[in-house]
Amino acid sequence: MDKYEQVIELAKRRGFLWNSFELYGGTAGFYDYGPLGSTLKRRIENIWRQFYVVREGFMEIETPTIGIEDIFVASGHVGGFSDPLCECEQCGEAFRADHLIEDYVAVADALTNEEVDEMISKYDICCPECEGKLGKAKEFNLMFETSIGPGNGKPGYLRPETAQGIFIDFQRLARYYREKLPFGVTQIGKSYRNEISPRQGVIRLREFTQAEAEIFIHPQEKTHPEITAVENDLIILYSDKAQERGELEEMTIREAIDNNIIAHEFLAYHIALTNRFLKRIGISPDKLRFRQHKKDEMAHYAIDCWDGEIKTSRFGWIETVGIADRTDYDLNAHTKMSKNELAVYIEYDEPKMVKKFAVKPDMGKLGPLFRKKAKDVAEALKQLGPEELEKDDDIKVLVNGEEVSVPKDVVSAEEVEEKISGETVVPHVIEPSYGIDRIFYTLLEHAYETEMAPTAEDEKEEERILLKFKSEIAPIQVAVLPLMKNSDELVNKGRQIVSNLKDMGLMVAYDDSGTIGRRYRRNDEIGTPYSVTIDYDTLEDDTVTIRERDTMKQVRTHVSDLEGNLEKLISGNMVFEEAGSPL
RNA sequence: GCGUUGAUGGUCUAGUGGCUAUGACUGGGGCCUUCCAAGCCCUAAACCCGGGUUCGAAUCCCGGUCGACGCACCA
Repeated sequence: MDKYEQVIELAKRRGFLWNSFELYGGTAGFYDYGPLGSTLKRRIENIWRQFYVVREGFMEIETPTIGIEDIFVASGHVGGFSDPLCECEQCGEAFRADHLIEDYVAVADALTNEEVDEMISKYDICCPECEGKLGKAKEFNLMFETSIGPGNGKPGYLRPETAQGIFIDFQRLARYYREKLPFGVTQIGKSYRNEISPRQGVIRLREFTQAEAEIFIHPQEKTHPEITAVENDLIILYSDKAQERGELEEMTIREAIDNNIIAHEFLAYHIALTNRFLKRIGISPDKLRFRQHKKDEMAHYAIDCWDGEIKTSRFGWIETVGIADRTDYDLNAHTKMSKNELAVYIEYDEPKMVKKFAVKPDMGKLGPLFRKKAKDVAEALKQLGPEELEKDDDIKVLVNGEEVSVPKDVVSAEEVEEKISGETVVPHVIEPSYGIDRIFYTLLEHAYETEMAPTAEDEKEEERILLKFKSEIAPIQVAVLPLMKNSDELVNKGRQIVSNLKDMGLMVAYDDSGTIGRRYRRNDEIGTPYSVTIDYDTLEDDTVTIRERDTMKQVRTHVSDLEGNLEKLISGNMVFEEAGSPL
């Protein structure tokens, strides 16, 4: 068994991950998070909230997982998120239809399927594999389609990313943040893509969890006020240029900015933040890198994009976080589609006085003269400069393609000084987008370890499986284990300690079944960082032992100190040796 | 979607036309047991689904589902 299989086997056996719909045979691309899995996932999400919502102040919102058609027409997902496929009728191979004809037409991906079919018969294009006849082009859209309401309700789609829900709330959100840039908004939730071929367990799913932040910044101000806090962080980069050389580079955030490796400071700050987050939850630093999208793989609207990639044993480096500068693409797209201006008005520090030539048509005279056309004529006149007005003849303007002659006396003009106190700005969007399920898997894999451990018998060792979770994310934080099950005093004491620890909000497991060694191993396997054992000394002097998962070492501590010590241990504010006297 | 390949208790696995389907680990109950999967007793639990061939199918054939790998795909 390779590591992937070992990890998945453990995850299945212990209740982290299960194939969905197993009872009915299962369906590819869907996974259930079991009891320990949901808990672990929630802990990852909560630390993410700690970073982005609490620390950065990007408030979280929740929008529907179903969206109406207009949203995805505007975002480009209806048109662009699908690929026309042609299947060979002879060998059955499927090809991208637009790729087949791109040698013959300039804009292959802009054609309808019917036009693609015409092209294929016109140029007599055959299957590149076997020269067989190609079938008709079929659209394969990666969005799940549904209809809203009864009958032929209006079309809807399951969202392919959480981001659009934030963009379309832009006006409300800008108002909430009192029209000031920058501001950020987050959302954690499910997204859906009808993948052609979901593979690799939880790496490519049809329903998956995203944690996304959309940060709206001034397009001319891409510095970051807190950059000094992270500029000395070391990161492993795999830039466009480094990829050509094929080697990773380690440098500080400051160096990456100064050498123009990362497009700008704001993006660099967020790469640093992602780096910190992934390390905080327990991703091995040596299996983490940031890879820059090459020019040709970047979405056409993005300026710069970096993927946080994590190394796995079977799949190599996998993309788990994308950090992109999406520019004003999405806001513009929704502005165009909805005919609502998605922008903010930014006041200048000092109002600017601007000299301007102003044409003032006399509407009292224009009206009777041109009647219905008067308004259009006035608009046309306003566009004119001084030289056109200073001619001796009547003024000639084009109105709706028709030349109109306007007497000079209906127009006056003057040089005015105008006060401009601000401007309308369409913000640029910086987007860190996390694939939580992928992070979940890599975390399991990086935490998974086996080692030889002593047994009760002398000289004999056995393999021990453990998940070395950071105590902050371990699903079960403390196990309480009475040494003997057949002693009512030990059991009662154990139950009382459990109750106290639960009151602290800890996730506690109580286990009195089997030998103590077996119970330790059970908890090692699910990554419980600490075990509290009640023994006969406890009944004498009210002390218990705390066992540390990774070292199997124990300390003895007084019950009155137990809660405080465990809290400090779990939050990382106490080293184990200080939690009691060594055994 | 195509090709290759596989699918047996919770997990791993034996069985390749023939009695109530093998074993280990795990789980549950008990005995014993004073700190790292000990021992003993009891117990629960499986042939992916649907057709076909056959007196008889977990086993052979066909189709489907799911998994792995390769191709394609991955805004």
